Amino acid sequence: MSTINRNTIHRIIMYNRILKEAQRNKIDFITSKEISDILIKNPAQIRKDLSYINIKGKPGVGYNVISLVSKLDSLLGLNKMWNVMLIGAGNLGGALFFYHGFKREGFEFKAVIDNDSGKIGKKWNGIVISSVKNIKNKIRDNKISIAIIAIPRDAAQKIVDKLIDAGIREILSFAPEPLNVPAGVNVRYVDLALELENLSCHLSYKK
Amino acid sequence: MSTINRNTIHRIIMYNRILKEAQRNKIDFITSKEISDILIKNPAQIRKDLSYINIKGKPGVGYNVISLVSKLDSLLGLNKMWNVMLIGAGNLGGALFFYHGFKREGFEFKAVIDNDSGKIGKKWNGIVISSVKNIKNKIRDNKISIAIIAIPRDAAQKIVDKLIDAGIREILSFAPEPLNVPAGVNVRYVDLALELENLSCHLSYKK
DNA sequence: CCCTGTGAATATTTTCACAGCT
DNA sequence: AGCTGTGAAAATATTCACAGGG
Repeated sequence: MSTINRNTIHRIIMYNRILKEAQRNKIDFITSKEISDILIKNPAQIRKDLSYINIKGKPGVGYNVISLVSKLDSLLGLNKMWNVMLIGAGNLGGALFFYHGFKREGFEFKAVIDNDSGKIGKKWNGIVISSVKNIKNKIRDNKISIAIIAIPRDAAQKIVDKLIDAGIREILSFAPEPLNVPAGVNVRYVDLALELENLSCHLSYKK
Repeated sequence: MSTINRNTIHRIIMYNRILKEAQRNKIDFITSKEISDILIKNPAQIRKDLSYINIKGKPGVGYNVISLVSKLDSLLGLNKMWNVMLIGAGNLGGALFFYHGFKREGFEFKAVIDNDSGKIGKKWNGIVISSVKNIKNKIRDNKISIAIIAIPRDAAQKIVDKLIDAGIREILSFAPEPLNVPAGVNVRYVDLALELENLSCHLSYKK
């Protein structure tokens, strides 16, 4: 077992999905080759990734699907529910809030924050949209461990400071600016403009 | 000038944003060190990235901001408008459609497709939501070059086949399954569940 | 003197290839 | 025979370090 690779978690999430599909199809064992064929990867990579996290297969047979799913679920934290706070009840926030996929994976919105007085007090699926000044209470009362920032620009950093002060350590941000956070706080970014710019870059190349 | 790096485009998009900020602040020249301080990167990386695309700075001074922005805009295809088709007029599709940031960067929605008869015929900002069977015509008539797939699961691959048949080569997909596309077609994925799973993985680790 | 441009060195990630278990 | 587990090799990516230009 050597050191864990920066991209390994990303791939393990993909393996986990493939394995759940296999489980639905009542497949007992799966080989690294079968996984790699789906992902168009090198099978040695899959074996190495799994060895990083101390998972053993059966030589000549492959990996036991049920056991592997359960180990990966536990590694990825998918065997419990996580309470999520949404910051920003705009179009994007609404799309995230009402997207059904999250709850199935173990992520449940328990609080919604917005600074628009026209929205504060309204309810989404029974959850009252609250003002920014309630962040700390809401996080405590709802045992929030993940915050999603879906505010377009400007105020992101100020909100993040409040979140961190209230004990949040995991943030998913849709704001394009890099956020300043202390060590131990994990931020992931979804940058929609960046994705489109990647595409237009390709288009420009060709001309 | 050596070969271009897989991550270079991603970084160049970030440089471009920093440079535009500098331009707004009327800064004439910027050094690799100044850029790297903002991104917390190695300055040699910035110089190397820029050299990959044949950009020259002035020794002792840095890079001319205006000239650099213009070169990067042109490389990234941000100096023209691109017509975009949205597939899926649900919550997420709506959030993307009504997000103002895209048009500013040169991406304009010109067609919206959905298969829900309750939505077909309705207008969003003057654009009529059309049935899937109009995809090919809409792409031709509106000179669409980028498609955004915002349908939750299932039908993504079928739609992609139609898009490719109609000449689309650049796709941004919010559907979590890997899409099967021929060489020359560029697909980027935004996988929201994957981002959350990354966060919950961190949370699990610690326990 | 300060910063660029870039070969060379280092670090990281992926792939190969094969011994060993079932 | 077939597939795992893993050192070793190869490929990629990043950083160093310094010659040379303004």
